[in-house]
Amino acid sequence: MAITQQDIANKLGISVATVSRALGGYSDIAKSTQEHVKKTAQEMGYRPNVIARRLQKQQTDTIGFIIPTHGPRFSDPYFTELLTGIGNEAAEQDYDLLVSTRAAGSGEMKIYQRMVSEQRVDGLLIVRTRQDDQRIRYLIKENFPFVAFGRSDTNANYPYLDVDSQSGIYQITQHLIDLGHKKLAYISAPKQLQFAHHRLTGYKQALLANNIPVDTDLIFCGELTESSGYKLGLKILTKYNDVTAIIASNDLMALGTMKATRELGYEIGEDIAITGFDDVPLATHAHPPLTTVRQPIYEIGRQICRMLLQTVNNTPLENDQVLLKPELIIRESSKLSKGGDAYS
Amino acid sequence: MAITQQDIANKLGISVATVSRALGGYSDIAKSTQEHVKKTAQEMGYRPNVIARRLQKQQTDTIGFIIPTHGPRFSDPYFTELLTGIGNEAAEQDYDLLVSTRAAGSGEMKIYQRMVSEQRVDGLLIVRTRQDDQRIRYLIKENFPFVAFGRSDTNANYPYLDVDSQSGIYQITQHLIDLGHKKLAYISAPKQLQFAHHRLTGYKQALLANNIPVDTDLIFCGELTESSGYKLGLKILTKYNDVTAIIASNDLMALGTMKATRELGYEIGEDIAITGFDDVPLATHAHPPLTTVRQPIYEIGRQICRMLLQTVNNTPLENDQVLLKPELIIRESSKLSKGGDAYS
DNA sequence: GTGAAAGCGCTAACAG
DNA sequence: CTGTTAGCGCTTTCAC
Repeated sequence: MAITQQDIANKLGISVATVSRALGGYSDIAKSTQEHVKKTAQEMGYRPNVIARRLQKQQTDTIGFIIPTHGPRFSDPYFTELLTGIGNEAAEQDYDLLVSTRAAGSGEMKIYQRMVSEQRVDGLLIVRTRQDDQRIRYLIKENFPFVAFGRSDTNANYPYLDVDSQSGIYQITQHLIDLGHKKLAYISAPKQLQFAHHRLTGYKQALLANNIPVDTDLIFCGELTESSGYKLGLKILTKYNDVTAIIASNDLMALGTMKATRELGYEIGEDIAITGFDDVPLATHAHPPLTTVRQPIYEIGRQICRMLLQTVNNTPLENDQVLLKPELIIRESSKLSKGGDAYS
Repeated sequence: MAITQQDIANKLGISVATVSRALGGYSDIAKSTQEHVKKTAQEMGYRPNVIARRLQKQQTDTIGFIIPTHGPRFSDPYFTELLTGIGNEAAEQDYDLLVSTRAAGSGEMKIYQRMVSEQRVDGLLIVRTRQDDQRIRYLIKENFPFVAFGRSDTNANYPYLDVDSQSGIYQITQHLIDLGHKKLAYISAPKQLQFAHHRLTGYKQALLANNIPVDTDLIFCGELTESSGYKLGLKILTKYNDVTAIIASNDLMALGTMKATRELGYEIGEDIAITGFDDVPLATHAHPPLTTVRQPIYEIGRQICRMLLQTVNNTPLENDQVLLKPELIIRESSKLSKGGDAYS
């Protein structure tokens, strides 16, 4: 069995209380005892039992992160990077990270309730916020610490960090218009996601600002996966042969759209411009390299984790609603429109 | 504060022990009391405190998974899918999943020690096994339950599941040779990884079986990332212009190599064949679609998790060293060699 | 400075 | 069938 404080106390002929104090680095203890205890603990190979400590302290030093997956072949590189950011920050602050993978919808709330009411974690991280987000409503009702990556239409104040997607898509749309594109199709994210609306708004605003009427027939809704982008790409290009640009709401869909575009015999960047959002590493290595909007995913992971740990530790956040400006990354998947008259 | 069993006991004028038994579904309890207690618990909104239970039972009902990342921009779609498999299986069996993200090497063993000796988890999942794997040596020494995804040269018996990479690469190499390729370059995984050796062996064996001498100049070592594949692709094709096929040890590197190949003006599948390993969803959507070896990643995640949970619960494994046969997936990135004489 | 004692919330012997 | 008691390993008053 593992060595306990009791074992050390017995060996040294002192009380557990003293051992605890010595190890805990309290001030009201003789320097000599402290050193003695520490040395013996070390020699005996003592390691604290975190469960016991948690029960006593009534806190878990653990945060939870529930990943909303979409099916078994869920493999968004975006999430690995986000997870790495969260995990590294948590580790640095000596927190454990509990991860759940759950298909959004299917019994998702059960997991949240379990985390909260069975006191498995001290705080939660929420991602892929939805327009009406019952997770957020629930956590607010329970007064449970959390930080969200993303806003929501929930009528309440809560700490979040978000990327200004609207600005991102506005920039990318403007960029395409500047290149001479006039018929720009748009592939949205599922409409229940909050960012789907911000991005769509960015698209519409850019069109209007350039006196291009918004044609709702050119707005499609995807699932954020490659195959979804692929299917919609085929649909768009076979149905509307005057479309010269397709704006996808994330890189994965853009990659799928590229495949469709090529299969139909179009030259990407020449005949049809395609853009994404996120700037996952694969965007650079795609053929052609993908014009996209960069989100500093790893840093976002670190920051939302940092915000949550501050919240959990009752340190007030200097800024609890952060909006980051994303950066437009222009690559070869968007070039001058063939039929374009940008310089005419 | 949260409702405890004590609260229920007080309200009902019975003892906590009875409450515990009623809730725990023990047999030696009156049906009537049981129902009464359950109903009251429900009404009062009682939820068990898992920490207290863990301390008493001396088990955490939690398993650990330490992801060996390589830097901040770690974004291998492979891992998301694996994690989803592990997470879903753990959830179904009512286990929590503790995830750590740690750069391999940098203080990695500290995390393992922490998990084990501070009793944070009941068992561990190890991935990306290494030829000489100190994690495995450590866990065996500590007699701590674990299951590895991958073999290792460690002289010891331990439960693992692995994919027969050697066979996979053999098949893919043979396939390329059948297409007429004679100069096949190979991009290996980092040599400390155990599978790097199996795969390399598969490559060499296939060459020898076809009387093609192994040219060590054509064997390169990558980092399993797109950019690593890209750099090596450039190097290989500029230095050896008689190479007609490049076999990469994973899909990400193959994708990077594709980019390099195209930049140098070669037609993939026509001038140069390129192959990967894993069959991540992006392999299908690459241009051209990537010939690769499929690993059932999600299912592997589920299965290693299942094996671990059995181990943790002292249920003997019927088969504790599983080797899966991977499947060759032929797509357009490998075609008849231009200079080939397959049918001559 | 140190020890004794209580208690975090739960489960598990052992009586009765 | 149910209550009493003890205890998981630790932290934290409160005395001395």
